[in-house]
Amino acid sequence: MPMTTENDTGRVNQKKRTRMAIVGACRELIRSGGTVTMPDVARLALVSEATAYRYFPDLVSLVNEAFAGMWPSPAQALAPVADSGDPVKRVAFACEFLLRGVLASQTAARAMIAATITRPEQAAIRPGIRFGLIDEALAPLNGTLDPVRLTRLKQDLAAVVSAEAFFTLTDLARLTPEEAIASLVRTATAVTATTLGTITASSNSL
Amino acid sequence: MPMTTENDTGRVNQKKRTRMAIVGACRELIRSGGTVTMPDVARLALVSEATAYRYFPDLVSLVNEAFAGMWPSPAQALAPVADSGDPVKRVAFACEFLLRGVLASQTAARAMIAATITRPEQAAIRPGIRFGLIDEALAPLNGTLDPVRLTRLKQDLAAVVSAEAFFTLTDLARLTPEEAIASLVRTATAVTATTLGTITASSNSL
DNA sequence: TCCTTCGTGAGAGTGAACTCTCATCAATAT
DNA sequence: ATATTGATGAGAGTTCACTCTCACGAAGGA
Repeated sequence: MPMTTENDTGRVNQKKRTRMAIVGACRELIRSGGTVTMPDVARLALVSEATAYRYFPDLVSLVNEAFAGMWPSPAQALAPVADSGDPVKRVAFACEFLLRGVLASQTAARAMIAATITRPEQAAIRPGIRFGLIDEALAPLNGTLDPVRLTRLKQDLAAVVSAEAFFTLTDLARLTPEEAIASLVRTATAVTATTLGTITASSNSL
Repeated sequence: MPMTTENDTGRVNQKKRTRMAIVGACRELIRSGGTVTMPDVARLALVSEATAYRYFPDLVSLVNEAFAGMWPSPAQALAPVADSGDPVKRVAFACEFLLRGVLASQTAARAMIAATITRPEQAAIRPGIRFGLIDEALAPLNGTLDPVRLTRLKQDLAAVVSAEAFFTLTDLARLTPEEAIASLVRTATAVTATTLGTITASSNSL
């Protein structure tokens, strides 16, 4: 057997350099906003396509890892609402934060969703950005809210604080990115508030 | 120029037969639950792949048309709640109805989403099943609710009463199909109730 | 009946995602 | 210093979504 990425033996530094070159090239392509294909990444990383596939089983894993390193930690991301204990407000902020990030790397995000949707098995590998943000946003509820309910709320929010939902709104419902963000923030707010039993008469706020 | 599908001239019946054969084969594959590829559809329809592409510009258009004919009209679908004037109840029903349909044709639905998500331009062509159901479910609000708000509610629901959201929950949040349906029905309910100003203390019901 | 029209099939070609094999050549252990 | 190990590259092969060209052959009009 040729090589194993997890293996610490052998040419460790060389492997690290190669891996970084590949991920770096991928990030560059993501940032450029263009299409991210394995041949392109390999070319840009000055590596053969075969080698790229030796480090990452498929494009999804690569884009996934590349994406992961481009996001701040949930805590950093939610710093602006760090002093707020209001879950509703925090969730709204987290939702908007995620969606703006998705908007910035649309093409790559789309490619990743497209690839994982036909391979549900691998989808689990996708970045925990969404879940990290949701967890962080709902942190004030730990110990306060019934754990079962908290888990349920997190699951419910996973479908709303989501790139997929964003694209659904822009592509199918033909909303502008801003409208789509507003819509999902509204929904995330409604879901959270409803679960918490907050009386939200209407959604005029947005 | 060889042929134009819209053209009524020439071998009309032949064209109809060919088209029906293609769509029929596609439906058969969709029902079978297997992968739907153009080569497969063509083979099953006893037609060359080239011909299939003469009738449909791409796989998405084909699957789209095949899907469309497999669903009942929104009115028929919502017949069980036809006598209910409660939008919340109707929306919940519509949501569950759509998701069960998606669940039944998972593979094809996934293929379609994957294909359209990388081609936002063509996504608009996708079946109005979702929007038809939402419209029908909210019909009781026509004239009652402020039109602007009604439109906004419909948009908000588009991201929830959605195959994309369903797959997000099953694939990423690792929910079972039943849990995913329950989650989205809950969310759709919360969104509708919040917009209507209904006081929903909590979501114990599900 | 001949002849034009045009739906259709066959097949080549492109690009992307992978998979596999084989040869190369540098790093490392001895 | 040499032998071995192992990362890498080159390249062929497969499948699928398309695209394009060319030739066949049956339908329909004259």
